[in-house]
Amino acid sequence: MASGRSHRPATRSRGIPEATVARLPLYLRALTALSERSVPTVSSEELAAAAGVNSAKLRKDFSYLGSYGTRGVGYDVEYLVYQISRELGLTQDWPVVIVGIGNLGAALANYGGFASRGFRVAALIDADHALTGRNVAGLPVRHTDELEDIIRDNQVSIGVIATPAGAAQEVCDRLVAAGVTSILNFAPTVLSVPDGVDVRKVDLSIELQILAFHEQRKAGEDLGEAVAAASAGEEKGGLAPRAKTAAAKAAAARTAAAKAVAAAAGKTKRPGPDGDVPAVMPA
Amino acid sequence: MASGRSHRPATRSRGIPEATVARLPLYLRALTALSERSVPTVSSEELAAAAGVNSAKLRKDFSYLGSYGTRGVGYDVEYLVYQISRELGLTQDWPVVIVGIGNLGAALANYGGFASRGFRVAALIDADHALTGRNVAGLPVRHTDELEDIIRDNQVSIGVIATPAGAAQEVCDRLVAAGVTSILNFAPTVLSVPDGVDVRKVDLSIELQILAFHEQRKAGEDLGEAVAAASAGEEKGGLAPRAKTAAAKAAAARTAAAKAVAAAAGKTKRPGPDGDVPAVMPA
DNA sequence: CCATCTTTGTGCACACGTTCACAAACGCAT
DNA sequence: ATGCGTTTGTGAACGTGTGCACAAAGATGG
Repeated sequence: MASGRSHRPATRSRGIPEATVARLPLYLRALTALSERSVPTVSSEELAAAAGVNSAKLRKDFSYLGSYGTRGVGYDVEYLVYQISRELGLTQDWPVVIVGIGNLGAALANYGGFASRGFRVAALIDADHALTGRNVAGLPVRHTDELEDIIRDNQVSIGVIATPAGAAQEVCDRLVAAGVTSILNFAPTVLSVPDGVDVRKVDLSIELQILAFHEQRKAGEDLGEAVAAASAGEEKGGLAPRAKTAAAKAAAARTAAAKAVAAAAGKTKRPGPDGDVPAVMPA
Repeated sequence: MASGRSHRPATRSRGIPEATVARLPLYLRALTALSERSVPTVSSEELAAAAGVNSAKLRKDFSYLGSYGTRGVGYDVEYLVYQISRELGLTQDWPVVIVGIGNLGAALANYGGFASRGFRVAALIDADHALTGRNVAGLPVRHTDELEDIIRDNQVSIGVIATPAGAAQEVCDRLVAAGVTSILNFAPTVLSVPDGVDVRKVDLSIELQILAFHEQRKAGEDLGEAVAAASAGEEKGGLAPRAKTAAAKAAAARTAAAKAVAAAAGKTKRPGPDGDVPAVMPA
């Protein structure tokens, strides 16, 4: 999940809940599809089904925008498309820059969904001189040296970071210094930004790990609680033997256990005895 | 943001809160970095800073896993890495398939973060015969016809969908039918799946739209509330004139207004006098 | 104009998530 | 041993999000 850091602690006066904002694009997509089929009106039930949410939730969401429905009939599709677009700020053009034109950056540049809703790729930027000038998705890749000029000339306020993790913070700092106030970060790093700058993160690895967690849980259920019970001894091992004796020993034991486990599981690649590296990271 | 649909309404008995699960990968990454620098222990304050979260939140998160810290000292890095890895199910290998080897699919296949933590790309699948057999990221692309066989032979339980929106649901159905129970969906569609199957969605367009919302809000604040007030007349226009008269007229008027605006704004470049669009951003 | 049917908008209760604040637990020095 | 400084683990208060259930508002037909 990409977690947005809301730059303002409390919700604003006429503020729309963050959860609602996150769903508006979903509604908008469903409504656009209806609009293309020339469907004039839609009920909350139908639209909710199309967007994959609860109908009550949808109605409450819309109630934050105003009373845009007609009881007994539903919502006017065209009007709602306009209202949501306006609320999301999509009635204007947002120039964005993509920094880091590797595999992912190129994919993003080619992604049609970008251009489709008020977002215009103003420039592609990369630090590799070998890439400079090459065409990607119809745009020439420009060098990082030009970053500040590009931001200012195009009045870019949204930046997409698709660089390796190591370069992300520096790129971020430069973007912010040049005037960017919203960042979509694909690099697996926590970016630190000044107040007033929004960062949203998209992390493929994290999404997979969350899926793995649920997957494991499902597998555990299928096998019954036996598995969990079997590993419980080791699992909570540090807990039971701690009664009055030195907890330091327990802690030491835990560390030793971890080392042992790591070493045992560490043979994915690793030839040497580097038991310190957790077994989960082969590369 | 990728929103996970929890396949179970209530949290399980010893269930770990979903919000906590979503943060565990974050902690794990920070801990791994510390581990590589051979840092033996870390305090909740330090680790929280590295992960970009509140220290109290971090401690509460860890408390769901058990009492793994030592008061007055902090957490043993190695042990914590192991515990979180185990909790997330990363101590085992998860074979995944990527379906749809376009720009994005290829980027995902090449993405190092995939392979790095217990996830192994078992196969790349695409419906285009022209791609079949070609090497991407060291793996041969295989045809969709083989999908079911691949899933069964490799015991794949996690699938990544990077196809165009139109093909996503069909691919999803086939994956699920073949035994996949967790899906990471990059296609801009709402997937419907049977109970017991987890879907997480990553939608670049939605992330941008959320950023645009906040960006617009920031711009509006800078210009003062004058802009909001100016457009308020039209904004809530359907509300004020409605007193006792037919609301149908108001609805009709709204529709007409929307149509007019849509028509005026329909040309994406909009040279004319578009006074309807809130002027919160000087483009 | 009235009755009936449909659908919105929302008050309310509950679940979930976050943050504060502090006692208990630990290492360490004396 | 004892006391002191540090850090965890968690109870409790608070804020946010969700879903039910229903009254109000409109459409429709007679």
